[in-house]
Amino acid sequence: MLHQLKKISDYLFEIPKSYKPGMRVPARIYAGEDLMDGMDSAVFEQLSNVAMLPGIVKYALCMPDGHSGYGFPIGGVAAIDPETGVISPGGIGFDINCGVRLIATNLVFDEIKNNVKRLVDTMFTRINSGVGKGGILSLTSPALDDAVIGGAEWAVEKGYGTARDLEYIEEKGRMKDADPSAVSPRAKERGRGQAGSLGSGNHYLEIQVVRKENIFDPAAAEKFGIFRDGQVMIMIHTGSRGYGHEIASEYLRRFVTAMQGRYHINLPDRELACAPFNSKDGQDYFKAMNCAINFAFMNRQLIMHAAREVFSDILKKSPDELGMNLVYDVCHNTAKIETHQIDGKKMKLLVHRKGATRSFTAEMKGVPEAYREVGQPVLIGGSMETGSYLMAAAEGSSKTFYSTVHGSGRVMSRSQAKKIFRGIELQKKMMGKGIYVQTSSMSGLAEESGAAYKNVDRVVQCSEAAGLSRPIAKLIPIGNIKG
DNA sequence: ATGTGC
Repeated sequence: MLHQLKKISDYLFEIPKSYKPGMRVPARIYAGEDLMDGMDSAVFEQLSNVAMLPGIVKYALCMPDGHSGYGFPIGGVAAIDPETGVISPGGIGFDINCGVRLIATNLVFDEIKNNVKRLVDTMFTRINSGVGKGGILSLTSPALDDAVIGGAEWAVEKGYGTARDLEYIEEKGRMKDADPSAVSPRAKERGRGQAGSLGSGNHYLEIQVVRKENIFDPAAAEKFGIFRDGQVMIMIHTGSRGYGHEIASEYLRRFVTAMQGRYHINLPDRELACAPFNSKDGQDYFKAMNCAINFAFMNRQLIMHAAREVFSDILKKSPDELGMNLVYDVCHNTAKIETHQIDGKKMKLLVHRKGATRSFTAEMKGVPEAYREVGQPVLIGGSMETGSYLMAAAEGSSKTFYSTVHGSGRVMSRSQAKKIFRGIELQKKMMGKGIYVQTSSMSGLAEESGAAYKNVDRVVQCSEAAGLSRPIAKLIPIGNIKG
């Protein structure tokens, strides 16, 4: 561990401003000592560089699942004054609005145990996965523009889902500042065939089971729609596909030159490329990024609809019998304008969350009415071997601009994991554990081995101990379509 | 994460 690190409490460490010249604020990492020890030293270097961004307020933050990423750590949170500060694509990530949605069925494990293979195989044929694969819809470029203006709302208007769904999506599935005039023809060309597709890497669609012993707060779980032992859940983890990736790549290139040439911003890492939020560059990226956020909301909505159809076809049950209500849909990679209390004063901030989940507490605007007593659901995608968590926001997140963890966090690079593990063997091993996996890429499967990730239970414990979010239920996989 | 490279 970095020797300049100051231990503030058992679950909070600080890199002082004096660590490097140019830091405007200290950097803070929320984690237990064991997770701190396991963190790549690049996390501390990256986070102290983030602390140099113009306009950054209070602290550059890292969540307990942090690991090094492009410019910013994954698990990084940076709140920036939009009047004086910048927007940085590296603080959002290449997969803009990579996120997770969770669906609660009325079914229990025993009712589907003989059909898991059929359900997975049928969803695997209906929902494309893999690099460069097309989606459920193929849109014309103008139709794509409509889709990214409307987000999940557009999908529901087209018949993919219900008005109820929208109430249970962060921002109701639609960012208002999306403007496709800031999106290049190339990004549109890449995106228009990918509406309703999983993608690759750690993206997946998973069938999960909640066991009674894994429900940690039964009253809160019931509010979220989990009320019986063995209840079957569906989790969807995907983002904005080639559309968001193209937007991120293009603006990163544009910002690298604009940052030095036009804005004279000097930072030690070009991966922190940024532009003033109040500039044409900054505003163009913000408009395009919001289009990508909406693309991902729309994408997850289409995939959920397909999953509902497959369950209905295979199990011969009506939507009412199936339930399949949306618990919630969260973003893991965004920058959003939010109002926060800073030293007793209300302040509008551009909150960058990269591999971090919004964690709005019970009383805050934006939490669905039905969850008013519990707070915002926080969805933690674990590895496909070890399971995932449904959490709820906790009061301590007022210290992190209302942010918390998003997943396990890798401990092993993809290339390293591919060397050590074999996809076909992993598939067999998982079958032995009662998890049926379909994949379009065996080498991709190997990269997602549970051993390549941090212990999700420990990540959840640390975020609870740090007061950021608290566990409601653990979700155990029984079937998985890995992108 | 990604039509898996500048």
